[in-house]
Amino acid sequence: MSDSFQTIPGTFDILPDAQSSSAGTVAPSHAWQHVEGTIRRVMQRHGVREIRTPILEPTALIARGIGQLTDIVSKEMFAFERGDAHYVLRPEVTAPVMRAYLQHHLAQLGGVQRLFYVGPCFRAERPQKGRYRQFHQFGTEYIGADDARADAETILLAVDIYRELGLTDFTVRLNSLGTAATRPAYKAALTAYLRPLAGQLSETSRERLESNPLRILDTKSEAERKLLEAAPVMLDFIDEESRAHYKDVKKHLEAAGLSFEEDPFLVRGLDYYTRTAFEIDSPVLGAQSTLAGGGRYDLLASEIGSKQEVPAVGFAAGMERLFLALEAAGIVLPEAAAPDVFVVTLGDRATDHAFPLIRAWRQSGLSVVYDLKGRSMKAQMREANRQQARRVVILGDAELDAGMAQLKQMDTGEQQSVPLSGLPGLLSAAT
RNA sequence: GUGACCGUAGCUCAGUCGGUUAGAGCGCCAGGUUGUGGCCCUGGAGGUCGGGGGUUCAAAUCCCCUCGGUCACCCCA
Repeated sequence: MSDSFQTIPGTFDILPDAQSSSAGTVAPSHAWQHVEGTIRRVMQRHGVREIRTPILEPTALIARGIGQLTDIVSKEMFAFERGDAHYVLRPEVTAPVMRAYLQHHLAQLGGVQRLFYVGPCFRAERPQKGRYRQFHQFGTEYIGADDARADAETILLAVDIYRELGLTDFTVRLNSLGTAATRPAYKAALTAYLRPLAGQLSETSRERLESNPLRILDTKSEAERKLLEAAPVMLDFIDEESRAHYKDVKKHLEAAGLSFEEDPFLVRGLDYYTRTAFEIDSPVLGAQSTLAGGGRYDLLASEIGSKQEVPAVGFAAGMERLFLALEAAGIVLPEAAAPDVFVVTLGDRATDHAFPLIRAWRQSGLSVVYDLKGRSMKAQMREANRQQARRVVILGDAELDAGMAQLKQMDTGEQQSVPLSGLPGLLSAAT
């Protein structure tokens, strides 16, 4: 073990078969395919189209996009340089998607761009349950929309994906952060309220009192939460338009029959959010309880160089956390598809003869497998059983001479002798 | 970055008052059926007991270091 290579801490392999090893694989590859398939299907129904952006982005895009002072940028990025160029492995994909929107002048296409993505992101944090250094996010970005329906649809889209997967045990929390113009007043009020209480705050919260007081709002400390109970509330400070927007978002969510909680202390870790902010939490995830988070980010485009303001709203969700939640909920994902046919051969002539036949059957759309180790018939049958092949074709030299083959139905054990020429028809017929 | 706990076969885990060739179940391979799976029986392969150093006549077991894992803080998907 000492000389061999392993995955880098906080990363993992996704294997075809479930493995409950310590350096866990989270879920087997077919489970990933199933979940991703569900995501794509629900996205498709909403008219949301896929965008794929590079893993590698310019460091400045991320730094300016999500805020120089955020922890992600200040200490959690995998960044490096070559020559004069500075690169990062993307820690999230909202800024890259907005970059693509601006770079390709997607606004010129008219209307709202409804985009989604699924793919890996990277953060140099210490791994723990539900948190990895290479992790996978899916999410949407509705770019060019300031309508409150876009905010509501974004939230409902995430909810629909979870429900379609069978997940029901989660809560949606909602807040409005107002605009860049109204935030300073709230910040000042919050700071004024907390300053006299500084003695009772944790060290990090005391530091934030000066740097980023809003982040104190989502402290985990019981004591601090108590102090915050009487704190001024953001909603009282936001402008009329934001208030109306927030009201509309709630109206649409209610019309859709979604139950949600208003959480006046919900803030998000990235700087670009305005107005709507939301989180979807699962009670089963332990310390990393956030399944998905998102909101409106009308400032981002300008932040990364757009001359025009571009209203936008979206969410990002963690794949790994989704798998944890599914498992905790006892939701069993479909098994990987079993092969239609397993071909057992006996003797060199039959083995050689089968090779092109197998290829032809595969070309006709069947899933066909066979043993590549030249093993005994018994071993080949065992393998067929292990792979849960529905049918087995047995071809030996004796059959070959007679132009026949044995066709065995594995679930019933029924076996019949059939002419080789008739096999393609029999195999492609339904069980 | 900080802290706690953990590290014995592919997997799940026994095995510590230090004492001969390190075990089980499952999985894998083979045989029992000279050409037939799932059940059963028999046998087998697979481990430098994470790695290094130390104490000792003797270390999986005690000590130190190191690497890795897990969880939590921080932060966040």
